[in-house]
Amino acid sequence: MLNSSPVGIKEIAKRANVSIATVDRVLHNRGGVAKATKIKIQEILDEIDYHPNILASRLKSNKKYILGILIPEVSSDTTFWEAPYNGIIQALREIDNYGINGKPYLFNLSDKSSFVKRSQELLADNVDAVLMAPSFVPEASRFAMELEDRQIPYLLIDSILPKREYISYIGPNLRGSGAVAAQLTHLLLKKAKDQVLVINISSLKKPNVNLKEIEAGFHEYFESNYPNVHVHSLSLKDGNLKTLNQKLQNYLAENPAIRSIFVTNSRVHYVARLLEEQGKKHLSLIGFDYLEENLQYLKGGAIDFLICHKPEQQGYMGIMSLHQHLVLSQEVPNVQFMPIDIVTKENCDFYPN
Amino acid sequence: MLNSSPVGIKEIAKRANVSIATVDRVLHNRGGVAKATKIKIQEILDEIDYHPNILASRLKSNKKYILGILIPEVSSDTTFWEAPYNGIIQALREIDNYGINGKPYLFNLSDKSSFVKRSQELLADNVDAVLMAPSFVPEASRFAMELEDRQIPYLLIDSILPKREYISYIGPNLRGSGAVAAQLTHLLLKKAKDQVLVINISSLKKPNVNLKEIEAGFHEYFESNYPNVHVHSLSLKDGNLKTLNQKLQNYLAENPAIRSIFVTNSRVHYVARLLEEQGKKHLSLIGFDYLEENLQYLKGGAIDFLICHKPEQQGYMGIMSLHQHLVLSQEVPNVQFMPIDIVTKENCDFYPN
DNA sequence: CTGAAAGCGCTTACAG
DNA sequence: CTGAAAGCGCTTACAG
Repeated sequence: MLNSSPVGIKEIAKRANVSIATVDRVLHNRGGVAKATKIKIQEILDEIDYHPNILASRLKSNKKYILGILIPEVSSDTTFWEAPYNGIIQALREIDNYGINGKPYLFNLSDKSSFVKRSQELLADNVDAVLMAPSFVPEASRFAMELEDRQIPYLLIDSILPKREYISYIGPNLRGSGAVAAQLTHLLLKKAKDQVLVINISSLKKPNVNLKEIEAGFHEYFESNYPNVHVHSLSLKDGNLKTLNQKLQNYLAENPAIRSIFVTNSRVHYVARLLEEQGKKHLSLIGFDYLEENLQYLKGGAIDFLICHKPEQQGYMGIMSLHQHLVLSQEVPNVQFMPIDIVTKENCDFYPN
Repeated sequence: MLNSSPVGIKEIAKRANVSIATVDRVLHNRGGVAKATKIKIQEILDEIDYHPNILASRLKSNKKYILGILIPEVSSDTTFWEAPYNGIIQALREIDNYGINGKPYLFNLSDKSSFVKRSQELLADNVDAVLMAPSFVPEASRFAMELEDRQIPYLLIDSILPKREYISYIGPNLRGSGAVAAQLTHLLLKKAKDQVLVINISSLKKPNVNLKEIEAGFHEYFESNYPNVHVHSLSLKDGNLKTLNQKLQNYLAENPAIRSIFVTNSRVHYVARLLEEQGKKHLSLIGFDYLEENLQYLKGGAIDFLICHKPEQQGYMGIMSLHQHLVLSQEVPNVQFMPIDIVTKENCDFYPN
């Protein structure tokens, strides 16, 4: 069961009647080897299914790699990015001995210009690869093109950039997440005439592409499975909680048939708070992300389901995938979708943060 | 951000005015070092927060470890154990270069004596640690005691052994899983008078402790949250599918108020098939495990929810935890609960097998 | 109680 | 086009 190939470069050299340096040349396609010699060595390599000892390889070539980490800082706005950050730290710790170092460039999620600034700083430094959360699509696209020009490999987490050549995308399938949200929302309806409300809460002028994608998945589900259910849509500005509350309250008062609410991001706790304060226990509520603010309402019963995408694992896998690409030169899948986890009051204690 | 400590054993030796051999002695508490020398070296180690280079350490000391893997073989009965096995293989591949080899001892889940036989074989070989699925509790307990006597560290996956001194348990919290099943079952009820049926399907004479634990969690949930819901229990023998079908059919005919069915293990596809054949679409169904047989009914709509516990990850973490304990001498948590995953038609495609 | 030296399996100049 | 040799950071006999 998986014996490490017991023969090394030395034995191969002996069998091929060459020196270990020549074997090494063939192994890494460094050229400067006579055709016949190369073929002979390659035959032996294939025959014994040679795998280099990574420990020895990394130990000797103590090439250092620096990974630029371009992600949002944890803000009072949202603690979401704490989890990916922790995953990143853990991964870096595990591969510490492989000569890999992370360098963080944290930007402010409500300030586009900080993203641009941090990405400029990153470019100025000499990083070997980049892990980025492309939160601002046009800016991130421009930055990605710059990285491509400079042949610096990069990887996306949490959300995607169309038409760019990243090593890998690690994050949710947003359309699928919307569909899962819809399935759960529908499950919570009681009567045939119950209606559904989708709420977008954002501080940006126009809702982010990602939120649109989620909403599209949500509507698609209802249209193809339950076309008779009336689905409302409401956009609310983040920032002034009072205004938000007032608008929502009015909307609900005008539409008493609404029975299930779906909030398309982690701001679901705003709505949960309102429902709890107003004693609207008959309304069911679904939203995103395993945040302390949300958990409290999940446990209290105001939120029925949270949909999560393993934020910590996203960070962890991001680093590990870069390691795989850079150091181990192994294939990394171009898309690595996270599971769409359903978290409830009963299973939340076992959800890996 | 996590710089590998740039100073090694050589620099420490220089600073302490000793040889590297002496530093090594202090590092590994090998003794034979003058007190004053030891203290001085220790101070330096603490000051620079020294972490040994694992690559170099493992490369030199090419001590080999053999891990005995005592788990069920994949049978026509259930393909469940394919996933943990795959996780085990993957983990072994990743740590191959650390000198760790796995040796499988696969037993037959419907034959107690094969467990005993395999465990004897394992003891005869000289393994350094054991990963086991303690499927037969008394037999596994006896084996565990033998391992404890011989000071061979072992780890449990999938289910637990009371009162034994394993390094770690990796698997589900069964009571919690039962509660999640109950929450979902309740969600699927439509009317106040709807009733619930719990089904145990097993080939053993008396249901396994683990199944009991799940059922206890299930009942607990209803008792403390919805004491008025009538919950039936039914035990069915695996083996003859016709008899099983007949019994279930009779039971359902006699109890027409039953609306939701919960099967306490992966045999839920037996029930799904029956319901589908009989066109009993009004009955909702919940069971365990991401198996091909079950997925087909989940996608078809006969099964509403599958509860899963990351079988592949259980195997993967099992090996990695032994590696951590044996090779890296790091602490391993005594209990590592798996998440209680809720899998539906909409999110099953994103569930990591 | 302590140190000098060999060597794990590779990579990397350097010499020819 | 090829090889001899040094060395990555450790561990392990062995000698004193």
